[in-house]
Amino acid sequence: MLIWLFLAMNFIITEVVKGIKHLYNEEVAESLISIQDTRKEFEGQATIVVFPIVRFSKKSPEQTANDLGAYLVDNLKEVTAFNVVKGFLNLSIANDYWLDLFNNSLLQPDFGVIPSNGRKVMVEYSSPNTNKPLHLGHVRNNLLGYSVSELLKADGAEVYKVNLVNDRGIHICKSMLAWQKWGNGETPESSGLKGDHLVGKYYVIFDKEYKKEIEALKAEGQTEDEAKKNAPLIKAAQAMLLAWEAGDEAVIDLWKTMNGWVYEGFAISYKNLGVDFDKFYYESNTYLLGKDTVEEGLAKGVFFKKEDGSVWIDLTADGLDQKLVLRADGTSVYITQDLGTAQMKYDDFKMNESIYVVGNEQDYHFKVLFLILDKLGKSWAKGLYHLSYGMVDLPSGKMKSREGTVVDADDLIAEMVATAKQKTEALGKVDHFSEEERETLYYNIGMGALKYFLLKVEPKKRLLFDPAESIDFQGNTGPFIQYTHARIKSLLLKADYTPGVFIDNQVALSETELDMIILLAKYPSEISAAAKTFSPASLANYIYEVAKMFNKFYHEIPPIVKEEDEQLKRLRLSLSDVTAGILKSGMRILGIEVPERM
RNA sequence: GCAUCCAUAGCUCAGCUGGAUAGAGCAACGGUUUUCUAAACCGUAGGUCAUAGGUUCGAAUCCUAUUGGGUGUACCA
Repeated sequence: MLIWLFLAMNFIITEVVKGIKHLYNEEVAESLISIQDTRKEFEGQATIVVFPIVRFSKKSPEQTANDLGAYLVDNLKEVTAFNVVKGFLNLSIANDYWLDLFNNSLLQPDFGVIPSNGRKVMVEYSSPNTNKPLHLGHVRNNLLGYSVSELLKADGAEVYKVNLVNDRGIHICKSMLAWQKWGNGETPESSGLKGDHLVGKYYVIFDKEYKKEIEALKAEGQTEDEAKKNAPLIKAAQAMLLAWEAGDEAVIDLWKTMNGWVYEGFAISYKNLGVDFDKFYYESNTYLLGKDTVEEGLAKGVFFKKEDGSVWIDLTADGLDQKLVLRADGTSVYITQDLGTAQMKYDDFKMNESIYVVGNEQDYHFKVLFLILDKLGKSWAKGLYHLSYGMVDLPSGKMKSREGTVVDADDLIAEMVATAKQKTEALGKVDHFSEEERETLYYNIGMGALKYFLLKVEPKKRLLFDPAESIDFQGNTGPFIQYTHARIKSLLLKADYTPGVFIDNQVALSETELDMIILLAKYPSEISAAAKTFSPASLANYIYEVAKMFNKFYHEIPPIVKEEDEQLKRLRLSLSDVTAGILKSGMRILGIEVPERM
């Protein structure tokens, strides 16, 4: 049961409170009264649940509902009739009221625009490693991060999108080492491979060769653990990491070159995904941060030092464990860096809130991180939020890079666009389009399908990616919504519609038209609700409802362009226009473009 | 073991602070085009909301326990 969040219905609640005072001489809070949509099978548009009021009225639910219904009809001109079903008071709201709402709200140019509220929010997302190309899991992260950012902007916040690139560490050294040994000077140019794929190729080679060495050592009688530690390749990689940290020129040069290739590759993937960032942070610059924070924690007595010199925090009182924050040799661990980076990001932007878009396997890490910052007395720690999302599963099971069962982001994008092209051509509607318009359309449809497919699922839930289903363009899909938009645009063009003229409030609304106005009017509150829970999914589902409602409307009325009654024609065209506007701006929040025709 | 998340139709998912007979899409079956784009619409069929208790006028929703699954519990990042 959808609750009426938008202010338009508040006047009823206010009157109900007055009614209770008048009828029963009891003061009740407005928060006690809830209004919800009336179910389809009953008369009316707004329903008040009277059960909570019964203890004030001291009468049966039916009697209370009847009393209140009569009071509302007498005292509110907008309420024309009521009926009572069990404890539910269904109110019929005047036609005029809906038309006024339509004219004064939905038809206004600023409808759906939520004014700036001064909130400053940072959204950190993507955060790739530079040793391999992006895969499906990253795609979910990127799309989620981008659309949450857009959602918060739409809800009136100022948003900073940042990307913390993990560009250093043993994993990069693995790619570098393998390239040195087996690369023969191969480059993206010489191989024709996208830079990130080239580097990823050597990461895989490293892993393969490393495994061979482990097997060889085990054959010589070493245990698995010994073999893993003693393999020459891993020792070489560790040596390379030390050389990197010592600033060894040759190693740094190679590192810069190979990271450069990866960045060129990522730039293409990001462009194709339609995501962007206001600022990049690099771990090569931040990995030494956090030691100041450790000192601060020691001074404040939040951290303690063990005999070996390692620094810890005891979180057992909070139901967690003891956690290491600095090694005995004074080097950092993951959380040390994150403490420092969090401080740096705050110093840079002074934001009120900071959202980390990171997979749910790091739930514990962020719980600890936020708790530590809070214990350190950081005033901004309250504004930290881990937007945790579930893994993407394949029908065959988990994605495993080592077994080659990953879905590569670039391949996936290419496949979606190719499928869009094939399906669109099969329909034969675009033969007269220009080459450029066609290509753009295929891209928008393919990406629309992919983005919508991933975003319509609640972030925290695991998501099953079935390639066959994801390229389905029927039903609850991106292309369905895109198609609805294109259809409306075509209609408005044919009908020679000009916006900006209001509707005469004498027009009688059909049931579907009334339902449409009610549904469309919820758009701003849907944005706010989605922003509040950081969930593009709820917005995606709302947009789908809007598209579905339009298609129903479109089918059940005679052709609008031939409508003789000018007022009725204008009403229907305006409804169509407002629908198109919501589809367009709503989809934009999801990062999806809607075509003018398709 | 402990922590945490998840469990709704054959499949993929909605169901928001508890509200009336639990909704969509896909798949299946049937229908709709001399009328504004059939990537559409209408209909049929499909459910012990994992299980058992509890709170409540009212529970898919809140609480407890159990079962099944994921993830974490690294001096990796």
